[in-house]
Amino acid sequence: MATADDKGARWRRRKDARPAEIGTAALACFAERGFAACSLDEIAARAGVTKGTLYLYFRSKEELFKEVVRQALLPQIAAFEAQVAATEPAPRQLERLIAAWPDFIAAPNLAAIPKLIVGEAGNFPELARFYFEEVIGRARRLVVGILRRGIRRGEFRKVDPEVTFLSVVSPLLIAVLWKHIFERHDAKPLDVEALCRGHLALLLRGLAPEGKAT
Amino acid sequence: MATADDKGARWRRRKDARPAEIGTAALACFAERGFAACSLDEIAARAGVTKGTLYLYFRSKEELFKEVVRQALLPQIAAFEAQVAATEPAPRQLERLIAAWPDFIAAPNLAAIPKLIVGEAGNFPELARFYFEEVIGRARRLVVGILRRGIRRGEFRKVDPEVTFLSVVSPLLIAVLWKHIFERHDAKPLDVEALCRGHLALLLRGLAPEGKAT
Amino acid sequence: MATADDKGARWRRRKDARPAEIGTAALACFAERGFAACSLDEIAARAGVTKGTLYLYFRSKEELFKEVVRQALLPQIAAFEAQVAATEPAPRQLERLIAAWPDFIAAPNLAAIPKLIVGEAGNFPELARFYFEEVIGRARRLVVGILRRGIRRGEFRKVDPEVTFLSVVSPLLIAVLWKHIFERHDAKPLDVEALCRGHLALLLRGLAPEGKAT
Amino acid sequence: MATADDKGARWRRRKDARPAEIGTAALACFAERGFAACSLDEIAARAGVTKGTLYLYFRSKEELFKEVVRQALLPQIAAFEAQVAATEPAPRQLERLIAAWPDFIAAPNLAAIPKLIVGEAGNFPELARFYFEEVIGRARRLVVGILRRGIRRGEFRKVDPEVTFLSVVSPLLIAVLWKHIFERHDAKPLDVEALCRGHLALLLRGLAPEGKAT
DNA sequence: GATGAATGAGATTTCATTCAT
DNA sequence: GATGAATGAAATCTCATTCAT
Repeated sequence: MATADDKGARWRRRKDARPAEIGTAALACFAERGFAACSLDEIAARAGVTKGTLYLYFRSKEELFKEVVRQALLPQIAAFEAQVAATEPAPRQLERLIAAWPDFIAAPNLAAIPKLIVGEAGNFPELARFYFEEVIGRARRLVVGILRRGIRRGEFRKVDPEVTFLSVVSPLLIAVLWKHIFERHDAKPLDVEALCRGHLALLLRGLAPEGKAT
Repeated sequence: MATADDKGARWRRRKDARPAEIGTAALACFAERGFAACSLDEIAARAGVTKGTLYLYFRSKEELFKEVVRQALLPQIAAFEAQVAATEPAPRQLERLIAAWPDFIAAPNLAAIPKLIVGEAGNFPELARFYFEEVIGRARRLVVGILRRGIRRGEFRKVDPEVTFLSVVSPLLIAVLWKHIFERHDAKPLDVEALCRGHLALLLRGLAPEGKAT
Repeated sequence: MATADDKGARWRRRKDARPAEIGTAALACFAERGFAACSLDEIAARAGVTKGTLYLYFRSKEELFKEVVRQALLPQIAAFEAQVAATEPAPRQLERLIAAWPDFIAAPNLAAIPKLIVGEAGNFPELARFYFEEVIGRARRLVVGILRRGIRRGEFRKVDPEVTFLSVVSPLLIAVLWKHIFERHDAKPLDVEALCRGHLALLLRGLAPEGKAT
Repeated sequence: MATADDKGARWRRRKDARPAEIGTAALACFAERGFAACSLDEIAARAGVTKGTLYLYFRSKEELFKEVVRQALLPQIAAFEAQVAATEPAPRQLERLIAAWPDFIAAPNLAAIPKLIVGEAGNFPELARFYFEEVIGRARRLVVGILRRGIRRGEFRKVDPEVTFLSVVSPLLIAVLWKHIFERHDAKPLDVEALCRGHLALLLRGLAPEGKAT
């Protein structure tokens, strides 16, 4: 009886926090070692529960993985979209976008997600699709919109917005991957602020209309 | 009959061809599903041998993985460096570099390697180190060299070459990843040629010295 | 129906009994066929569990082997030492020691351990060391002590106790090995009681001081 | 052609020596690590041939094992029997027997065979039977014969010869095992000569007829 | 006579998943 | 709600054995 009561008390205290705790632990685990190399034992231990408990909240390891990635990314997407106000000049909008990047990179587990997606896309086509539509697609619409507006208003010269999109976001993505994969092997850490400033300067000059140097 | 034939076929000697056959099969497998998710049974079946045979040529799955990645990349690095002649103007050199990219992307298994590296770097730090030093490092020296020369000669404006390096290569890398991960989910295939042209144009404008529009 | 029943049976909780069940099964298996020739499948089947379950209780086959041997021997050593009371005459002590042997030989799995040790000592030097120190060493101290005391008191003639130790215990050990290895090939079973009596008589006469026939 | 000739020459030179070379290598291997732990690759390498060659001379690993053990022991048995001349007094015969032991123990691979037999008897009942009949049986007949003769002639007191046999040979066998298994763990090496002398003295006193101290 | 590439069965070990408690 | 003992399929790796050359 006493035992049962003890257990009951502990359960009640943690009941609502459990999914979040598990999610956090799982994201950290997945981020460090990838989907396959990370065992449920490990996640459970890190979350302070037992393996069986995971199945109270997630149907399978795959579901856990997808849920965790989704829930980590969804707020980011919104924040990313909110960053841009339609009335500003297009160059200013690009600047805002790129200026927000260092904060994203600094978020400990978030920045590991692109690495995860790249690594597991082959085995989780649905996750790749989700990421493509919910993250990349929305980012692309945003950037393409900015570029179109800029071109229409004469702030940018005429470029193919769909293609230019990749030029805009690539260094940002590569910076995330670099931080997580190669930085430890390099002589000095990547200066994300400098990279963003340099990238922005390059972009704005590159996009500037004919005869109008920045 | 069939059995007898099979037994006979079992003994066809392939000593010289085997390592390459296995390597090709393994690279394809690894590229599709990653290191962990790809079983030796699968690789062996694809190479037309049995599991045990793999161990005649490679000491372990890890060794196989490393060997395969290394041998696929080393020739590429040399080709990449040979692409650039020191006497040409720097903008022309950048152009050569970027123009060579579509061929690299078209090579079926090569283009999967960056994805592999990203996905498995966490579990194979040594492979990440190898890739960083032998591939990225050499690429960086090459590009940084071009940028420095261009700046010295007044062909480029003054930028930080180390930081600009990432701006130069990021879209190329992202293009590779895109091809292998997201293209299938997109409405239309990525036009690598257009991307390269657009990226080059952007770069050259962005790097052009003050008051010198391209 | 049968299937459903099986599934039900699968879940009988045996937490406390398991290690002992597995240990018993493993010792029997190892005793019969040696460490290498005895597969985990076999041990698991004999213990009524599946292979995976073994790893809930033992980290590896080697650990299982060592644990099982240790736990089978440690109580025996104590019993062996308790057999001898220091105040008795030395010949009487030898008699006690040898008289206790038939019981040890009759213990089904215990008596197989010396065979195991001999067979696997080459591949498990640490086990050999453990056996040497914890079993043989203690036995030697005991017997040497008895011999020294007997010599000091004039109950035995002057012999080298370290060398005589082997004369005392050898027939006992050989009897164990014989029982497990050769008895089945012999015309009649080994009469351990007679052996012990004969050995004791021989010993006591052989050790008797000059001019004092027994 | 040149290649064929080279090969031919080498074959001819070694043709007759092969089985012995393989046997020696195999015995050494088996003696060191036991039957199961010793791979054919290892034996082949040690014999300077390839694995396939082993099968030209032995039908299987088991056959190789049995052959090697048999051929190592057969000459020993004869030598052992030749040691004893029927006309000598029984105590003198025992002395001869025991005095021959140190040489046997010093023979590098021979002395490992009892350990092998003990270790593998469970998996090779036939080998155990062979050893029992061809080695132990003959040894027993010999020793029992000596004891009977000694008793009949009044040189020994009345003992059960079958039982006493074990008392006679046990320390010798234990000495062999000790040398190979435990000596390395002991503070000082086993003095086989002293052991044999002590054992003989003990035996002769123990067997001496009533009232006749040695 | 000798080789050694190839096999394939079998070994140990891991781990996602289940379910009685 | 939570546990954790148990499962069993699958993974990597080894190795005795075969046989075309």
